[in-house]
Amino acid sequence: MRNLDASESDDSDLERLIGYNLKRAYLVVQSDFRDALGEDGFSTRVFAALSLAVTFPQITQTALAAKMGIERSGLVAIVDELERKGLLTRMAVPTDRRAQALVPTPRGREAYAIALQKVRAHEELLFSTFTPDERATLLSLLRKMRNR
Amino acid sequence: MRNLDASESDDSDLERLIGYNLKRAYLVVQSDFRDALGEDGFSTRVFAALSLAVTFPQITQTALAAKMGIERSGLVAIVDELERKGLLTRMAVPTDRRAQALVPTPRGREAYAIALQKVRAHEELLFSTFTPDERATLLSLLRKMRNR
DNA sequence: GAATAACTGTTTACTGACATAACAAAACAG
DNA sequence: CTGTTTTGTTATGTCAGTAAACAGTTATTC
Repeated sequence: MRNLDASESDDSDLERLIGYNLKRAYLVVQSDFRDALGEDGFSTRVFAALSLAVTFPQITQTALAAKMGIERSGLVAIVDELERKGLLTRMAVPTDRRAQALVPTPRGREAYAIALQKVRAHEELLFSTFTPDERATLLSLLRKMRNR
Repeated sequence: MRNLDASESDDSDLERLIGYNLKRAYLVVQSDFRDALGEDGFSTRVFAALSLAVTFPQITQTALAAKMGIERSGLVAIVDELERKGLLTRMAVPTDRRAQALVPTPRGREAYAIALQKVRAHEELLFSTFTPDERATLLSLLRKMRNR
């Protein structure tokens, strides 16, 4: 999807809504993200899960789901995929036999480092026309939105 | 989904990526949008289609799909829904018998006006902690993202 | 200490929002 | 007229997510 249009920048009701522009902008990055990570790359959600598992090793699945803002049930397939690829392991937690601690494997950490580099390069390209100030502003405004 | 968390505002790799924050922010508005429009309200895409049909009456389906950035095939169900609800009609185009001109009905215009008010109120609430300047900045940065 | 409640990870079934491919009818190009 | 392109449409598939139910485990309450 080439996401042309918008060059017209029509002044319709729709184009004046932040929500609509947010959605369109999101679709742009989503699609670019896939291209950036290549054929066998991670989807955004799998990348996010791996990122958090690396940052918070031994995080529990429930905690990870909460951090990602998704349901526990939805996380299962994501962790399955990462485990199948040998990037993550589900480890028993001694103090609570219900829980699974997620521990990235060395290969997982490595794959994450590479993917992170690609993602950063992708953002660098995507925001090449943005000044550092604009990027920081955008980031902080988006963060502000997330806090309700 | 209560979208809590983020209060922690962890300084992980992920939280520093614009793309990730964009996604999370988008999910917030999407979910709020649904709440704002109520049980039998429009989905975002149906609202967008109706909005553009009202703004550009007699627009063709192909043109509308292009404006929305989706495939023609995907638009069919959206127009079906609007037509079924009596808010829009597919009218024959004299000069091209393949094309369908989309024309909002009076009820469609009315329903749109009401929905637009709700959507604006929803955004007003969602951005109540934002200054007018911040809103304008966010809007223009998002627009800038969409142009490439 | 037994009963009850709550929590963890999981499966299954469902939804919404798209894309792709193929198609008939119509329009257009040479 | 013949071949190509375009329009709307159907059928099919994918991807990201929710909701409900469940077994096993832990916490709470009486």
